[in-house]
Amino acid sequence: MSFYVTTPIYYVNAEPHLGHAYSTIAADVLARHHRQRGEDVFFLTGTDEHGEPVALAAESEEVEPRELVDRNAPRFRELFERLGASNDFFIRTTDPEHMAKVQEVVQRVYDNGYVYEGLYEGWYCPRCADFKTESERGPDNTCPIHEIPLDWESQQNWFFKLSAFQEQLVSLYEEHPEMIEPSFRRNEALSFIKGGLQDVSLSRPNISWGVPVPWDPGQVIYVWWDALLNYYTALSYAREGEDLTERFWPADLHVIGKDILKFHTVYWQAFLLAAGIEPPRHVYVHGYLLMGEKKMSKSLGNVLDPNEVLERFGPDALRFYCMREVSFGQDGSVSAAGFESRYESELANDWGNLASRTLAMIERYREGVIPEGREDPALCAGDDALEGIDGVVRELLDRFELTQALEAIWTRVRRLNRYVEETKPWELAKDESQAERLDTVLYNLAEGIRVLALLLHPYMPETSGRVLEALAEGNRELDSFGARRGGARVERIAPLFPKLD
RNA sequence: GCCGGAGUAGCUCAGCUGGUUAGAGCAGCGGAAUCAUAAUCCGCGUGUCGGGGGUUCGAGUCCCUCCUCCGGCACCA
Repeated sequence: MSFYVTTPIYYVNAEPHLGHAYSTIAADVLARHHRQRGEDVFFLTGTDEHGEPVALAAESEEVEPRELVDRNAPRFRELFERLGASNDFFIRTTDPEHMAKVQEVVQRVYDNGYVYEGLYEGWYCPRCADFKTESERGPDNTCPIHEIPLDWESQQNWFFKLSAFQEQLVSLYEEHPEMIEPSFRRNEALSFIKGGLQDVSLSRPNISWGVPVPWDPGQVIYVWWDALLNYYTALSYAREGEDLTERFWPADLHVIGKDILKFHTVYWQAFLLAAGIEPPRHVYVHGYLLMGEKKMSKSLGNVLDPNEVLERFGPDALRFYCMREVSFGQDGSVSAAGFESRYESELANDWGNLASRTLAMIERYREGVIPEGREDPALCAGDDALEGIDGVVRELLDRFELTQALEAIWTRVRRLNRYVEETKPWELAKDESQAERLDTVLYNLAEGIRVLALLLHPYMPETSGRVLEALAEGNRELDSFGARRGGARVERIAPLFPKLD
C-alpha cells in the first residue's frame, strides 16, 4: 500500500507566510499518519521558480533570475524544516531533471495531437511586455502600472486543446465524486467545466526564464504547466538512480488552497489525459486562514508570523493551532489571542497536564512502573470511549477530516482528565485494600495517554514523541487502547507546553 | 445576473437520511478536590434554531418565498 501526497509548490517571489505553512502542515499530518499505518509514503513539497513575475522581480533588482530564486527557495525549505515537515523531497522547478521531464511530457502531449499554433489576442502593455487580463486593466484599457493606453495585439503562441476534454472531465468527476473535496469545490469545478472550456496557452514568447518548448526553443512553456508537472516529474529523480513513478503514481492526494482549484481540477487533469497519464486520486481544497475578517496581508500588519510563533512556542503548538482552530476545508479566523488561548487551555492544561499528572502518579504510587491492569469498562463505552479511538481517527483521516479527527482525539483527552477525577487515585492510594483498583486506574491512564500520543504524533511529532519516550514506548505505529500491557518503567517529564509568562 | 453555500446560546461552531426535555468548546457565575504546568472536575442558559407560508401525527432537519452574508463564474502566478 502506498500513499503519495503533495503540497502546492510555492512561488518563490513571496516571503513564506502562514498560508504556506498551513498547506504544508496539513499534508505533513496526513503523510505522517499514513506512515503510522505502515504504508509506503512519499510526501512532496517544493518551490515554483519560473515565470514572468520572477523574471521581472530579478530585473528590477538587477540580478539574474537564478540568483533570486537561489536566494528565496531556501527560505521555504527552512520554514518547513522548522515546522517539522517530513517531506521526502523538496522539488525546485529549476532542477534540470524537472525541466527535462517537463519537456518530455509536453512533447508527448504534442505528439498526441493536443497542441496547435494559434494567436493569443488581448490588451497588451508595451512597457510591461505583457498581456493584461480584465482584472488587471485600469479604466479605459490602460496599464495600471504605467498608466498608458494598452494596445489590442495578438501574439503567436502554442495552445493546448483544453476544449477537447470537457466531456471527459465531466464524466470523470461525475463517476468519481470523491476526486475533488470538499463537495462544494467539486460543484464549482463541475459548473466551470460545464460552462464550456476554451483552449489555453501552452507557451509564451518574449520570455526566456522558463522551460524551452522542445519543438520551438524560442518560446518557453507557460509556467503553469511547468509548475503542475512537478507532481509527476519529481518521482523520476527524487531518488538518485531510481525512478519512483511506478511505485507512487498516480498521486493519492494533492492538498491545495482554493485559489488554485481550477488549475488542479481542470488544466492539470486534462493535461494528464492528453499525455496518457493516470490522473491523481484526490484533490483536497482547503480554505484560507483569515486574520479577523480579512485575508492575511502583510501590508495590513495583521499577520500571525509563523517564524515568530515557532521561535516562542515551537512547531507543535503552531501545527496544532492551525489544524484545530480552523475547520479544514473552510475559511476561518486565526489570531494571536486565539492562539494563546488554545495553547494555554488545551495544550498546557488539558493535554500537557494530563501527561504530567499521569506520570507523576505512577512514579509516586508505583515507583515509576506502569502496573498491570485491564481496560476499564468506563473508558470503553460512550461517544468519548478510548476503546476504538484509533479506528475513529483513521476513518476521519481517510476523508481528510483533519480538524474533526483532532476534535475526536481531544474529547478523549478530556475524558481521561474526567476519569482521574472520577477515580481519585490519591484516595485509592491511602487505602491498601484498593491497591488493585489503583493499579487498574493507573494502567488505564498510562495506556490512554500512550494511545492518544500515538494518534497525536502526526499533528505534534515533537511533544508526542516526548510523551512516548517517557512511557518507554518505542513504537510509533498506530495502536489500539489496551494493546500494550503494563510493566514499563516511566519517567516524569518537563511540562510539554510551559505556561506563558 | 447565473450557480452554490451559510444564517442554531455572548463568541466559535456540532446537529447524518424529519421523531424523546436542541448540543459542545470558550467566556461568565457558583462549588468540589489536591495527583498535576493553581492544572482538573461538577453545577448554572426563558436560545422566536434569519422572517413568513406549507407538507406531516411530528421539522433546526423536507417544499415555497423573502431578507442578510459568503464563495464561484477562465488564461495573475
